[in-house]
Amino acid sequence: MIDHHPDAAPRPATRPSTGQEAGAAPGPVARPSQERGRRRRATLLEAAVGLLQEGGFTAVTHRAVAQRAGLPLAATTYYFTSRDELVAEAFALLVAGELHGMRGRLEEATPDETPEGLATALVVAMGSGAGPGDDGDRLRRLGLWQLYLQAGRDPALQVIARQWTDGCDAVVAEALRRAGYPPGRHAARIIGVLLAGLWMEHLVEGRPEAQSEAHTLLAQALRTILR
Amino acid sequence: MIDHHPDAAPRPATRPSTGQEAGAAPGPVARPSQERGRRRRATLLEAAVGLLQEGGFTAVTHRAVAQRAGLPLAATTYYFTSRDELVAEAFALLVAGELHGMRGRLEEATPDETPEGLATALVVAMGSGAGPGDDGDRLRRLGLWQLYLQAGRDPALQVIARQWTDGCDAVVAEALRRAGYPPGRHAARIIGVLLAGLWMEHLVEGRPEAQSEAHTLLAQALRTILR
DNA sequence: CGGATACCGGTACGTCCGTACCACTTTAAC
DNA sequence: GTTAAAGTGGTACGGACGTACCGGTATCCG
Repeated sequence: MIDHHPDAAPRPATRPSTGQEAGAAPGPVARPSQERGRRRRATLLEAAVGLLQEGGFTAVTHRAVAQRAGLPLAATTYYFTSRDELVAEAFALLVAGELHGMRGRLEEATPDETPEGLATALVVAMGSGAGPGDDGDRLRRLGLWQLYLQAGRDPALQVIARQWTDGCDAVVAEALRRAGYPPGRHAARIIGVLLAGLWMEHLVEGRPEAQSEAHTLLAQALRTILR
Repeated sequence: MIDHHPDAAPRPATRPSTGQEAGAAPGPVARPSQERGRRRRATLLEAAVGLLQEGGFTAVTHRAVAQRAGLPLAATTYYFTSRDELVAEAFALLVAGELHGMRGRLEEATPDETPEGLATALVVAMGSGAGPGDDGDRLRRLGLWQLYLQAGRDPALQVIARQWTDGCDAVVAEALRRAGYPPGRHAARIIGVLLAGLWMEHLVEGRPEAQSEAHTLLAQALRTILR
């Protein structure tokens, strides 16, 4: 949050005030009553998610969102009280979508019980399913993690960040259970942190051997941690 | 990098050009020849590091750096060709300092050979030594990780990000060696990723039990992974 | 079918940004 | 000491930002 308009905008009274007194401003609308309004709001949110992925946190500006959604600038201030609210909702949407994708990829991976098989499934769930050469996808996923870190400075985002971590852990625990591993108290957590760390490192550093290294390390951890 | 001035600024020729032709502009100076210039440059860099820690990546602006350093705005453009260069150098400095601090804390921790002892030493090395209630310190360390993620979008920062990862792994490997653990091929890497992941999660989510959980998980991993 | 209300969108303000400019002062070389 | 180079700093420009304003239009309820 770059604070233009630091605090308590002075309301410079640009116009001579042609009237309009004694009415509370209608203000932005979080839940539009009409169908079209709801669709417009969703379109804006979708555009914000896309910008978040492509350009990161700072790319989500009112103007960019409006342009991407094919809507006028004022629509963004009509449906969202502030940029922060827009970003927070986009973050929540992104987290939900990513968790859903992970869960889906893990369920269709049908892992066997060997550490190698489960490690493969986890690496696949981590990736998007796109080929290893897809650099655009690597960049797109950075947005999620950038916002995750931003959550460290913004309590409104922090609650979503915790949902992200908890969701990832749950997905990993479920995968371990389905693969027939005993429900160890710490095992799922260790594997989850390991998976997230390796994933993020891959997204940031882009080393070509990252995927295979992740597979090796996960398999090793599964082999030893789970007796 | 919010791209104001997207590319190839049109040079609007604001003044009627009073002369000044046929001379390559003196331009910014990366390595000042005079002592005072060197100190001023270092002061600016120091200010940039501080801003990076306190406000994150977007807080490092020419004006903020200059003000914090007690220098005029033009000093920042004199010693650094662009904001990106300023940020990159500050990132490198931050990484070097953090690695140095980690190494120092680990060396004086004199870990015993038990997994619990080493886990304690690692958690201490991760933290700054400040008490658990020091929230300002938590925020300050976020800057490093935010920049680390930004490196995923900027090749100039990416090389520094790799140095950060490699440095952390080396520190962990050294700690394992000093504690008498056998130099396993993957062990240090697993512990390093685990440590970094838990650390980052703690910084972002701020859960009160994060430190003790990190200790538990690290000890468990050390106990099982290393036979 | 008429009025209230939700929605729309063009436009504007003030702020902050990166960076350039250029007259001025200090330093160092001869 | 003179002079070229290095350093200094006040100021300016163009652009992008968040957000407010407000006349106009569509939709819904009665």
